Amino acid sequence: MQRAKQQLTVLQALMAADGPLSARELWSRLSGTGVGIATVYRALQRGVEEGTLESVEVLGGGVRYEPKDREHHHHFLCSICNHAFDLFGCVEGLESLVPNGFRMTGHEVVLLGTCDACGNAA
Amino acid sequence: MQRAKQQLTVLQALMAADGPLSARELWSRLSGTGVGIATVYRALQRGVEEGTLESVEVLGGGVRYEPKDREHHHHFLCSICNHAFDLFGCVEGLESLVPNGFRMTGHEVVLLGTCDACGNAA
DNA sequence: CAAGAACTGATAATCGAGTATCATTTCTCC
DNA sequence: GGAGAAATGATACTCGATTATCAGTTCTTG
Repeated sequence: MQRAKQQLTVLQALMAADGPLSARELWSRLSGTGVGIATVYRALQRGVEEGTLESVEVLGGGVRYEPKDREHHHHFLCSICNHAFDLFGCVEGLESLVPNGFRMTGHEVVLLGTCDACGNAA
Repeated sequence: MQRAKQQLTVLQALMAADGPLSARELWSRLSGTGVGIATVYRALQRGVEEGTLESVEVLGGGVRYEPKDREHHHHFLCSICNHAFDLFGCVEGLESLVPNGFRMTGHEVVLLGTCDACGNAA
């Protein structure tokens, strides 16, 4: 296999995903390419340093990574395959939840349930 | 100090909190009582088994625990003190985010920012 | 008070995520 | 092609969270 281009392989796999991926998830999608787990971590770390990637925390899966140029969005976590899917749109009424004296600078929304594939397979 | 009632001490501290606590956070609130970290974990584990406690995942703090009898609510995570506060109320428009074929069974909302105390101290 | 069960705190052991290291391999630029 | 820099994969290592272990303590029931 060719080497020295593995980081590119890693990033392309992440760009092609339909949601944020953890280092392990990403690595498992690269089985067969010979890419080592260390290279996956290196590519992710560099991507974050260079500002092209962003680390996000969904639930139950630790830190995941996604391209930073995506619009504001949230995620759907499938309880069966444990994959996080990108969603589009946002919600209303967040401000009314903030207690007096608190200052909100951001928010995260995660929907839980079963994805299309897992729901049909069940 | 009296013993054999330490688990009760642990649970009372958790009930009195204004948000979910991790095992460490809970333990640190018990400094001075002589309760060991192992007893904290035991109390939490038992509470979950017995159905009085629930483990929740907020962000950036691993697993936290809270009484299970609380109303549906969400959390505010202070980026300075890293404490999670209970919120009251919920949001609108979640259903519209769900992709076709997906089934939503639950949701999590986390607001990020600074709490009253930290915002004033800054 | 006695005996056995349950509880406790300290700490060793385990586990997984992420990082550091190192010998090789590949690339770049001449 | 050659030299040095950068990248790579395997793996050892680190670090923190959680669990297991164990000797000593406390409780319960009579």
